[in-house]
Amino acid sequence: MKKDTRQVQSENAIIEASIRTLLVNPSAGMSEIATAAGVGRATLYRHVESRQALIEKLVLVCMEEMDAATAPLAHLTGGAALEARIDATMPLADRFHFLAELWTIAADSEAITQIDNKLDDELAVLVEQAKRAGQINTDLPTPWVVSFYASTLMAAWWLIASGDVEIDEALIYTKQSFFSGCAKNPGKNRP
Amino acid sequence: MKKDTRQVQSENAIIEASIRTLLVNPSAGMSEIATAAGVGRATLYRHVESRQALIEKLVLVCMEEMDAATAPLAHLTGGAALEARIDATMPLADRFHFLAELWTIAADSEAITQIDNKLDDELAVLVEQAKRAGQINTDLPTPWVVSFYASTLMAAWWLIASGDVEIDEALIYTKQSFFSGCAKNPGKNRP
DNA sequence: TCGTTATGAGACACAGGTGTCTCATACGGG
DNA sequence: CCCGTATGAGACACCTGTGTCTCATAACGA
Repeated sequence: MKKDTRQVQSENAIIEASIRTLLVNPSAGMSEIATAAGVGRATLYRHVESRQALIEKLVLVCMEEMDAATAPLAHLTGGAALEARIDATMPLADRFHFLAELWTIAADSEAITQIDNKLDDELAVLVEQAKRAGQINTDLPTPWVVSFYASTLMAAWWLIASGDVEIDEALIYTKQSFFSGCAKNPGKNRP
Repeated sequence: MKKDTRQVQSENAIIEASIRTLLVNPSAGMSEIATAAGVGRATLYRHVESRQALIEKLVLVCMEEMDAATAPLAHLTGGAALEARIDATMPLADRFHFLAELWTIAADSEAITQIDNKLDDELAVLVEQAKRAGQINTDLPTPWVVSFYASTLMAAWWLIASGDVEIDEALIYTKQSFFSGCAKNPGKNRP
């Protein structure tokens, strides 16, 4: 006895439509999402417990795609790993940049904060490797560098989302600004 | 006939309590804000037309304080002006970083987008001055630099708000990361 | 084909927030 | 001191969105 086709079909439609809809309007309600998914509101609630749960699910999907994108990079370390991560995660901007605005909703979840902390920790490890390799200024505390990394990526995501810049360009600027921004040349070119 | 003391008192209390309350809980309702201001909910509505209007007002207050803080810097240009702006605006993180989350609400307002664009334009002018002065890499498009400036400042605001770092420290990291991040040494220290 | 089962449509109750209104009260200005 | 007026408390209607439930229908699997 196989799983009913209709179930998986609805489920996929819901996920994709949620992303598509919330991308345009992050405060869209369940009705709007259900409609976008071509599904009755009741069915939406059959597949997901609540709006909160839906958003948490989307965050998890995002993180899974992140993981999938960065998994092949496990053999890299330090700055090379950071650069490869930028390459790998930038294309996800199109799908998931809206989650930044919904973060406060998902942040209540235990599971999500755990994964989030894990990602931060991984990043911190890479940063410290890069410091030891002389690629990142050791004067800058690791938490700052991690924050700086995330915010620079965010800046790029926003510019891409607003259509001001293409992904390829954004990649160049992001890498240059990030790596120069925490390189070992403090004070150079300072006004 | 002077303006009634009670009016201005309520008004001030409302503004301050709004900031204080929304800082902790950006989705706080009008009841919570009124209570925090030590004021009846009806009085709150007498002073402000709606929640929307209240938030717009807070954005305006924030921008006024920004203006006040940066006004003495009008004589500076290019990189020096940018650096001074960082110094001047960083202390406002404590009061206004919550506005980042409420931005979508205020963005509907005509007046606010106008002021916002004006600020962006001013920034763009400074960036281009800095480019001509050789302080900023001309390979980086000005919109990117402006974005990068804002996001780096945001990163600092967040770290400060989360208590992980003091303002003085954040200033150092911000300036270093920003100016190195768009300095004229592309590729240096790149992994 | 036939039973099972996911679905769609819609009604429903409910919670929470918003904005309006009234009226008695207390405070400030002249 | 007295008038005017800002205020507090609370009732009120309203809206929006949420989550539940039912029932007929249509699609699926065996």
